[in-house]
Amino acid sequence: MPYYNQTTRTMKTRDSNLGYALLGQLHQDPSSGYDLRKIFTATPLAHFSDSPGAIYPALNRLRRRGWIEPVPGEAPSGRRRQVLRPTAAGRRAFRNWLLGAVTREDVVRGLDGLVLRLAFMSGAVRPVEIAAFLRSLRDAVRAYLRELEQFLRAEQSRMSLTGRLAFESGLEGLRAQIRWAEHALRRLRGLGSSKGSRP
Amino acid sequence: MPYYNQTTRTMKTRDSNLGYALLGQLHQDPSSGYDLRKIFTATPLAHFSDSPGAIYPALNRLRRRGWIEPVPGEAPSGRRRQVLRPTAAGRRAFRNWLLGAVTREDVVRGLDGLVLRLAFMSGAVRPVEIAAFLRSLRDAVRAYLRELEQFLRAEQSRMSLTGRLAFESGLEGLRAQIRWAEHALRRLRGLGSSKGSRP
DNA sequence: AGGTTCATGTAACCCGTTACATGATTTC
DNA sequence: GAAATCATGTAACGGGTTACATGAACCT
Repeated sequence: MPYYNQTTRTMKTRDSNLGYALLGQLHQDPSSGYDLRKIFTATPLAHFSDSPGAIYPALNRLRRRGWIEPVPGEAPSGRRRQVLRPTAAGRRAFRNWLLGAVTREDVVRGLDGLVLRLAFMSGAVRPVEIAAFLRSLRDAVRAYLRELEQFLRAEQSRMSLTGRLAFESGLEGLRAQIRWAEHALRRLRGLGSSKGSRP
Repeated sequence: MPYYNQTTRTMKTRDSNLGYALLGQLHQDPSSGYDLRKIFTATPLAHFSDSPGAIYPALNRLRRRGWIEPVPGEAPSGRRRQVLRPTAAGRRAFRNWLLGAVTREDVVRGLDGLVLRLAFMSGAVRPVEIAAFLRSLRDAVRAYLRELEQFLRAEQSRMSLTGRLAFESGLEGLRAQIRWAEHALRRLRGLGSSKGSRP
């Protein structure tokens, strides 16, 4: 029975958004776990959890992967705090995460991960790449939206009133994201580029 | 050392949306795990996972809690499939979930759970309760939106361009949900109620 | 000296993911 | 009677939650 329809696939175990959020934050400003926690509780990054039981383990995972390291120098003096910063490998991994293709799955499971990526792009990737990302984000959302609209047309009659309302909530959310992406692209274009096409 | 600071508390471990999605679906139409899986893959319910590794364990948890049971009668005949349906306790638990208060946390962590609740309300709770739910959903979103706008005003200058853009994506999403909730309320009002106030 | 805040963790639990297993029943 | 499909599961893993634990530094 040597027939393998069973895909031999590589346990692709999607890393968590929290991990990348931490890594990105350290990118912008090396700090201790405690500092990060404060930042996460005080900002909308709280969306990705702010409990020590999530943050410290996540930091240790990043360290075990060699993506972050304690900055030496200020080792065991004064308080016990450990300032962390990304390693070269960490910076590479982060960049790869930022530049990865936008998949349908990313959209179906919620745009949070994608928006998080965008948030950290300034300074880490070139404006051209940011624009490309926004365009493919917009296109992926559009494609999914069209899928859903088609589904709605087909099933509408079998759906309850609140079922339809809930569905429309999703549609409106996606439409808002498309408009936002267009707007963001205009803002990007209005910048830096000396290629302005105004007469 | 007989001191129990160890809070004897009820591990409030928020039940998963997937569980309630399954329970709600069984509410509308008793079916087997296999059927549910097909439904979940074929509809936007896929948002809450459609893998057998999630669905079957979730169903077993529901059964262990006594919230669902196999419908007798069609026991071990033909295929091995087991049709499941909610028990009385399951119906009670489901109603409680539908009618629970809308918290800030529900909004911060994403509106999915709330929208899922709405989707299952038709037929299970009275229109008045649906309207009340929509109003408190809208109000909770408004409150959180105001928080975020305030945060933006305070921090804007310290944020990067893409940071700001990402932030605005969130704001626009929330604004869209508020508009949608208003629209949904109007739709509800335009219905059934003999109390129509048209002259 | 005693309480507060700093700072980092851990244990138990629940839940989803990927990948694979296993039989039974149609269908050709 | 072989292949596809039906139908239900399991094992290993990653990772988040709640609730505590612990010790050191600082303040008064």
